[in-house]
Amino acid sequence: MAQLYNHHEVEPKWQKIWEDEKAYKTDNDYSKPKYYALVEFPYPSGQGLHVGHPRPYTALDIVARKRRMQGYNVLYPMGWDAFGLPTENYAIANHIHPKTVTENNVARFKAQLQSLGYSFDWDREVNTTDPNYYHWTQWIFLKLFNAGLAYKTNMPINFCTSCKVGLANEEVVNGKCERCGSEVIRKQQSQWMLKITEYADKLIEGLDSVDYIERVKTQQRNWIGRSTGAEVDFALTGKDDKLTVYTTRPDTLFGATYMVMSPEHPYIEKYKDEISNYDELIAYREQAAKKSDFERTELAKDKTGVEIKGLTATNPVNGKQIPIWISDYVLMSYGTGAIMAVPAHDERDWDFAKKFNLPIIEVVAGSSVPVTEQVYTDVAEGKLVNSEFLNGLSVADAKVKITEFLTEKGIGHAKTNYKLRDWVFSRQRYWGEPIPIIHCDKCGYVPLKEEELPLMLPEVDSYMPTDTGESPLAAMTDWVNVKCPKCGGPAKRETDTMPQWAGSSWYFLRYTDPTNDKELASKEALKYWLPVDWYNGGMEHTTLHLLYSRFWHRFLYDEGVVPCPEPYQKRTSHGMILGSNGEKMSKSRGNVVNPDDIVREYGADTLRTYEMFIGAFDLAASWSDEGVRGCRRFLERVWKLQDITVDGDTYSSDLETNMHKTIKKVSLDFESLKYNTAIAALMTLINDFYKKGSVTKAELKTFLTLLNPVAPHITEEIWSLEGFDGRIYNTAWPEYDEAKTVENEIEIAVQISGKVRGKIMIAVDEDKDSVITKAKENEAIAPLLEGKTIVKEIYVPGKIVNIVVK
RNA sequence: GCUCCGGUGGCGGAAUUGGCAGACGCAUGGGACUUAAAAUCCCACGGUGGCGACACCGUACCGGUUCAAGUCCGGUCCGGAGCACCA
Repeated sequence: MAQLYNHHEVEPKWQKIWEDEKAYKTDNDYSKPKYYALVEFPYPSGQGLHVGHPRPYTALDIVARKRRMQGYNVLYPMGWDAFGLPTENYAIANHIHPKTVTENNVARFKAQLQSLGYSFDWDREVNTTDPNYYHWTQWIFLKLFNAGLAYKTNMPINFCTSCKVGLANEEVVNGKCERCGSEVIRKQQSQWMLKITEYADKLIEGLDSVDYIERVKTQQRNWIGRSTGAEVDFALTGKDDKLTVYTTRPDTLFGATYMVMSPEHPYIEKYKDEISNYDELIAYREQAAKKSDFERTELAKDKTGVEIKGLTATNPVNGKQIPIWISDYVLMSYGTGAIMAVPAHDERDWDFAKKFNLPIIEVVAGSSVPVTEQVYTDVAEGKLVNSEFLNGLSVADAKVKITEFLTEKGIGHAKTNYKLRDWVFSRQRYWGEPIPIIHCDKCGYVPLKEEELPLMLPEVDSYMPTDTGESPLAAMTDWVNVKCPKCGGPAKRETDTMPQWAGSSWYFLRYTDPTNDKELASKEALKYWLPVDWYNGGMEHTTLHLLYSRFWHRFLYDEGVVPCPEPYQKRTSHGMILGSNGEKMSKSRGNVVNPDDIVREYGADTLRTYEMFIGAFDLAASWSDEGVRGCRRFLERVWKLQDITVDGDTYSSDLETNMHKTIKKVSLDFESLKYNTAIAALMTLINDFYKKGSVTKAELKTFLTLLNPVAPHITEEIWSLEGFDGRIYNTAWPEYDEAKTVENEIEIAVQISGKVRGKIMIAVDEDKDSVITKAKENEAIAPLLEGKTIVKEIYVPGKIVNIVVK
């Protein structure tokens, strides 16, 4: 009898051996085929590792381990995305340097990850807060700046009137400051921006060449939001000026019955003197300023707005004079900050027109309900009406014709627009990468020289932003006041820091050559390792992080720094792990599970197995303590296979098909995010071993090898106790014979008119006539066919027989 | 609100291109072992009716396509993720 399975001994023992043997150290042998598996590096929060972290890490650990067994040179690295707001806030509250906070958190995270037995190459660990790392983050920023892709502009930020601090959106709760409850306003602040919009088309087109799960591609495309339409000029009545609008429906131009400008539109100031209700407009603008864009565009039911008295516009195609309104659902940041409203054929315009009693004119016919009662937005069926030379055309044809007309007359032109906005790149915070720019009154923004990098984050007395909302670095006058590198005159350093997204936009490059102090990584290393073969991360990073890092990568490709245009060949996403009550885990809900407790009580292998078995990898799953115990029970059954192991270097004949089938299923499932069914197949196989009462050494070897990527410690221990050669971690992945994965004889169902009425045994390759005859002769079927007329006989090979009767 | 995703037993979930709904695990009930319990092993386990072979119903809801629908199409309801300064 084997001893009891004791994970307290087995797991630390093998973790030590793997470390001593450098089992997972990535080879620098560039002649071998490579495989780069990547998981999103964590933010080392003060709470320690969450049970959500091991889900993706285990999944790609499985892939990495399997690839090593298949002979690949595997890069599976880990690091820390350590700049960020929570650390800074903790530092402020507890008067500890954020660097110290980070060090402590990283140490804890690392110990926790190591206790889970991941095959990370810890020699390649990176940390975004390490000056040797952010040296290159700053270097990339300088490249962007020199390429004209970084610029400064005024952007609104959330500002707490009481704390005098710029706030992250997350710190604004119902329009109030999360810390003090005071009112939050939108304050204009000069900000560094990155021109990601210049890369919009490249970022859309790049998606065609990569293998991302479809919904990630869809989300990226929709986020970029490319739309084609037209810009149209409306003359301001009696003025020399024009109001330009962007519309995706130029075909409906004859139906424009009013216009709406964003409350921030510059014309309000420009024509201040002619607007009789200026004060009212300003009051409305102040109200709107309190809302985020998100709040402004939500709640379609509750439209607000004010008519501008004293200013009207002229519709360029029919000369009609129409009123101009302001409303917060029109954003200055999208299009031209003004729209033409066609209430008959646009939902928001319709709601607005109904509320303020504005005319609704039908220009696309096809609705069964009058447009005064229901908006009609169909573009496939409708035909143009009330539109002079457009009448009778389809929407698509009308779009082309009106755009030509506008272009000819010089009052408009085709225009592509994007929902994507430029990336706000400054933070008025301490704990981030300093922006390597100097402001000189004479020379403007002057970049630091490359040799001066890294620009170190200086020590400060307080991490609090200043009263004016500037970064705490602004108070460091010694650091701030410098000589202009160009003219030698007095100048000031930029005191804003970069957002956390900066460091995480290129970390996967650094892993290929993490200690290089001459370049962000050597050309050879990048050429060999890139692109990342498989990148897994949370669905919550699908739009921002993924898009930002693709943008930087594409830029670096254009600059000749990296060898390929797209950074990630394959992208998958995992679902969240929820508490046992199906809600998000949080302290306040009291449903938090600490992975340390699970490792202590059941072992790392149990935790790994459970998290892979918990459900469909891409969907959210609820934690279950009973489920964990079930997985522990499975591993104990694996352990006890030692008691029924018999000699034999081949698969026994009655299990042969089963073995080949399972190798195939597990091999394929590990590649396609179906870890739960792979484990289910292994459970089924072990049940067969026990049913039979014995397992040959050959069968055991295969079984252990298939399970090893999921549960590396216990399989390594049994491997060694059974005296098998070498280590399981560098044994070869089992092969299967396709011909041996199918039974010769199979059972199929026989239906009569679509209902299962019996089963028959057939040979896999039996022909249709023979199968149908067998079905009709079946004792359960034959009586049911008596006196009936057979209308149709269907045989789907290897699947089903259906006899349709009357 | 906008974009995307999901809804299957008591529970987590399974079901290549439409082809036997409920694999595997959990919970529960019964049995074996035990002085007893735990652990382990065996059996049952969607609902309704029937002693029973069996019959009917059943994949959120309504309708459609098909010999055949969890899967495809149209509509409705409910839940989740993201929404640009959380990471």
